[in-house]
Amino acid sequence: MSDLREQVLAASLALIEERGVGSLSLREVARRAGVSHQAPYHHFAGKEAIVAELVARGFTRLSEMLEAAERARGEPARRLRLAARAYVDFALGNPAVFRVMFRPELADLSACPAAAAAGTRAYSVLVRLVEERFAGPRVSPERLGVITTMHWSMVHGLATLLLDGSLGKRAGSAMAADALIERTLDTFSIAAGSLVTPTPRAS
Amino acid sequence: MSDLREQVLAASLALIEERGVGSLSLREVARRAGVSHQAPYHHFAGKEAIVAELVARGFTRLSEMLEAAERARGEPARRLRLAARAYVDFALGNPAVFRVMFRPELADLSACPAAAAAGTRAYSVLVRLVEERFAGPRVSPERLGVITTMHWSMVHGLATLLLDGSLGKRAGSAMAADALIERTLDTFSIAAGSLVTPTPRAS
DNA sequence: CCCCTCACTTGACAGTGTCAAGCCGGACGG
DNA sequence: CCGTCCGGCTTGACACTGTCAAGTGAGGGG
Repeated sequence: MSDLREQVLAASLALIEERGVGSLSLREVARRAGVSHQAPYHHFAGKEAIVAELVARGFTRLSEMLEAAERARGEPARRLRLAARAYVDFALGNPAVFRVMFRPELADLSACPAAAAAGTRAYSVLVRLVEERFAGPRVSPERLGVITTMHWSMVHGLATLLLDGSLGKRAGSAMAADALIERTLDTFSIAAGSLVTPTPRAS
Repeated sequence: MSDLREQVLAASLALIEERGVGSLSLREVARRAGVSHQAPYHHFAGKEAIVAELVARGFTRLSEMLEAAERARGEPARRLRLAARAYVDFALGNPAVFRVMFRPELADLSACPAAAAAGTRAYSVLVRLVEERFAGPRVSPERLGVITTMHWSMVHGLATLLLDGSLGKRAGSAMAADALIERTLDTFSIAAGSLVTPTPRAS
């Protein structure tokens, strides 16, 4: 494949991770790659196409991490718990990419079918994990959807708040980040579990 | 007070709500206000100062909505539930402002003490509501903090995912947005309640 | 040998945020 | 009443951005 194409992607990624998506400059990217300011246009339609590609790769990386959790041994609850942790870890490990992945107004991912497909892939892992954990004769599919939404919201919110430092300035002051993540996910896992099993009373 | 100052704020708000924060243009704002492109600089230090002011006002509006829920009658669980709904409603009602409120890389709110104070005010409402709902002889302050984080994460995540359309494209296809919000918050309320009361087994 | 294609460069245009002056009317001290 | 100051606004300029248009030049097939 083209060498410059990968160089442009790498430079763009580095740039948005260090200065934020808003300050991504195609000309700066070209400068770092040692080419003219128009060279990137022979590999991407424009600025949005570059970040769309980064988003697509981000979603497939996230999917892989979630699928790794899915393949882990143990009970369904444990796998769901592992996936939640993987989600948060991915967000903290790739802050800028994670942010733009869920921000359609910065880069319209609907224009990039690859990105949309990768997003769907990640979501379907969550659906499977929740189903495996919560499905039963007494839970309707609709209820399963609500539980899925609840899980995604909780984990996504935790990742987002940690990323933006909102939690660090408040609850984080009294607890290390890692401990806060673990205890929050544990507590949530127990609480959600009560929806389907009779009372495992938390400590 | 200065007339132009409010005009600039109003025009900026309208602009970011219709085109996104990234496309906020001071010159366009000045154009809409009918003044020269430098006039806003006599009321704000720069672009960031304008959105910082909008963020500060957003946080106080959110605080007021949460405090209204806090003043509602009924049990603590009901008030917490109302506050959660108010949080989501605020996000959906002021999309662009909500986004920038929790995105420090777009506008450094730490430079604006008023915005930080307003944010703390909103957070303290949540702390009080969670404490009122979950405090007891068997729950340590640390655990209370974890439960607070869990609540904030869940509600914030739900609001964020709805705002970005991620949920609409997935779970939302099978359920109206309002019903999804209500059922998700209800389910979460029941699940969290199980952390402190013995088994109210959900339907 | 010619020509064509493809990766890339050069040039230009409109738009941006922001620094540096200039203008101008109204308040204020004498 | 006059001069001076000053705050609100304007005009001008600079460096920077994304993107359209045209040119360049090397490598390969007819």
